[in-house]
Amino acid sequence: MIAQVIVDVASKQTDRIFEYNIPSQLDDVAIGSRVVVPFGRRKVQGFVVGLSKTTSFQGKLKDLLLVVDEMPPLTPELVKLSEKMAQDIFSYRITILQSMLPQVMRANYRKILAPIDDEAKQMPYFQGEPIDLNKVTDLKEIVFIKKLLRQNKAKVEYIVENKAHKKTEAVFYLAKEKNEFIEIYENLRKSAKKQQILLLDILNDYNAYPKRGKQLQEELNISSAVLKNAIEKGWLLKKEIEVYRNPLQHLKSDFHKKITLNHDQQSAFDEIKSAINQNKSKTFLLEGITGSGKTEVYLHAIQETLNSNRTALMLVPEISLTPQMVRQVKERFGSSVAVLHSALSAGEKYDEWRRIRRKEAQVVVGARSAIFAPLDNIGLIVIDEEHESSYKQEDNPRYHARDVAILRSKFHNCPLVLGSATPSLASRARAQKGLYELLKLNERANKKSLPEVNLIDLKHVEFAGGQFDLSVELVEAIKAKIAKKEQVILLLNRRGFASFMLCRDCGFVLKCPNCDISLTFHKDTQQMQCHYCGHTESIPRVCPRCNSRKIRFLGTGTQKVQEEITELVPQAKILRMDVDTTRKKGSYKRILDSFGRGDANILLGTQMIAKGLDFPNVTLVGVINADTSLQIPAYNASEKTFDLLTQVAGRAGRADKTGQVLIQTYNPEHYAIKLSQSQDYEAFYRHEMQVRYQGNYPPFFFTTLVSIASKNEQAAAKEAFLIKRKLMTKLHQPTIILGPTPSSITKIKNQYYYQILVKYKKEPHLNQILHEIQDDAQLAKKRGLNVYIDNEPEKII
DNA sequence: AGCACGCCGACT
DNA sequence: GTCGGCGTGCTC
Repeated sequence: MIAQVIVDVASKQTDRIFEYNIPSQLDDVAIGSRVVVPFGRRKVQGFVVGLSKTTSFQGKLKDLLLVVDEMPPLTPELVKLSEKMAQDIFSYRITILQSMLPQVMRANYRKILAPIDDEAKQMPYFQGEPIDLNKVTDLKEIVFIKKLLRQNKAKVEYIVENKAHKKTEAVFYLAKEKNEFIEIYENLRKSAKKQQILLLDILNDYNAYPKRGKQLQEELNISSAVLKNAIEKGWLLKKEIEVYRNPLQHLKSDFHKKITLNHDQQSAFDEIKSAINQNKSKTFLLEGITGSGKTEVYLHAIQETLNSNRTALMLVPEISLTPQMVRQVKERFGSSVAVLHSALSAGEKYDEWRRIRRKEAQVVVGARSAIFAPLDNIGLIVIDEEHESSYKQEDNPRYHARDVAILRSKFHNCPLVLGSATPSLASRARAQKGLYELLKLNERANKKSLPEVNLIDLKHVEFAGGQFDLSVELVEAIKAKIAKKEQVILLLNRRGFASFMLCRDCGFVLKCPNCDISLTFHKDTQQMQCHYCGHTESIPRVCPRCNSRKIRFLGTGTQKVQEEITELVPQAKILRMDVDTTRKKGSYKRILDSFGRGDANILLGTQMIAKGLDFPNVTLVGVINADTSLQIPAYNASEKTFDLLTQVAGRAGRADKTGQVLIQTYNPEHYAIKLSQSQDYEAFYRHEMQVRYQGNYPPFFFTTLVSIASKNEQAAAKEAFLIKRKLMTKLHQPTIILGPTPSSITKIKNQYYYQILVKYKKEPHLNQILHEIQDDAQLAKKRGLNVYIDNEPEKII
């Protein structure tokens, strides 16, 4: 038999099948197996993607060297999925395959120098660790090694190392009968206290053995030496058994805690249920305001799936994958749940993954990459907060979990449920066209009433303190809540990283005349520039609308606001949460726990505080600056602003008290802000669709972004124009090609970026042209040029 | 991607 | 003559 292998060499020329002979002793090779193969002079890891009896290869096939795992890590479905994905995202097949598996399954390659004959083995040079040839830098040593190689005293060996280590634990078995132990115990020296303790445990708890070494040491308070001694005396036998590093396995399931669904939830669930039971590949869009109980619908649907003996996959944004959220699912489904997220160590991830692969887990909850969970027989896929941009991977392979979910749902003939309070325009539009089935939850499942949202117009307001960040109204509200011992969440919207020009008198924001997108301030060139079409103009000295001189370039930090509040409300205890304070592992949880305990009155943070947190004592949510995310130079700025404000507003209030939300803005009349006040998603959707239609933006157009990066700005620009020319000659109306324009962050890691955005409705040849551009890029790479192609980008820098 | 082969200029 | 620079081409 012949194995078709994708080798672990990510390059254009090796992005195809290489065939290998399967030697008779490796009869367990299957599609999806991870193997080690000879490749040229080297050995590399690879994945078997097909088996055949014949080959069209002219030369002599080499043999597979090794099958790495006892069970193929990839299912045939995932192998097939990788092939489909490779067709429409611009990544190598091997890169896609690798990203389907836990990090630890990536191979480590080493090149070592090994002695050949006995004489060489005796040389002092070869005593100790083998010499890693990639680490030899000393010139004299290189000369010496070359001499050894020439004299045939040593050879270069290529080693493929497997990083994945299974954790084992010592378990102790009893090696003698009970009456023998009684005898031993009676004849024991009086001074051997610790041995007495051990023997007593053996006699009293005889049937509980074998016991784990760790458990014995802890419970009996004995050292490992005592156990070692017991083995030497022939009392115990030690065995290493494989264990999972599973931090939450002890949580018990509680099936009785069933919650009854309200009318809306029930009818949504009924629709999903019938699709589950009819094995229908169908996508639902579950649209429900905060507190409408989407999670409960998911959990019911998962239960239904398990009842019909199928498995379920649920994706949640990384940021909402909190311990509370995980507990909620674990309590419901117990040990059949596996969790995959970034807070786990590499080893823990590997263990959870293996539990899934071995069918020990039937429910998988995880962030983006969990979409590749090796589940068999999937009966339901759920994507919660489907509008979240984090479902799109920002580097290779640039896949969108939603697209992968659709492919998997088709393969398994199972429903896909996309849930959100504020669906992405693309998904909502598809539901409108009938491609997805729209399910709405209008009632609030918890008795919380909708919070009262008020806008504070910063153009006509008195500021507290010397800065222009906090209005008197907001500060007074904060003081009132603190006096009542209630808590406050303050959101600092920092999405708008690049600064834009704003008039403090009339709220005017300088925009591009062609694109209806705000211009970005470039300090280096002292110009205002549009990141879509490349339009530039000089920095205005007075406001173009009202001639005021009060022009500001926006950008406020959490630290600055914290200082201000401390000054204005000295009695406030503030917890700050942003990238700076959450960099360390576990600090995110620590801050939230602390706030939950009531250690502080105010939680001040960036977007990360807007998601799914539920603190019953929070009765005021303040948004310090609603505008910054509105003005970022992206076509979906309004959508992101509306999402953020709607989400954060949902954090306020509790069952017995109406929450209060105060949004500070310079643009109270802007529809994204005005409509977030009434939390009216549908109205926002209708308005935004018109804006997108007029601007030729998604979902009316598809988009693809081509980025060109180089250390040499001229070279990047030149290549970008060449690529644009190529696109222009082959694409036709109504396709729009924008750019090339330099990116807003002109230099990233010493590379200059230029971007071309292709907007199209139907371009059957585009995929092929882009693949050609990608092939050409292989050559350009030698000149220090990097070309990246991103289908449906979420972020345009 | 790596690694070898091959062809050219600069040296013990 | 040989060493090492990098351009070219191949890996089942």
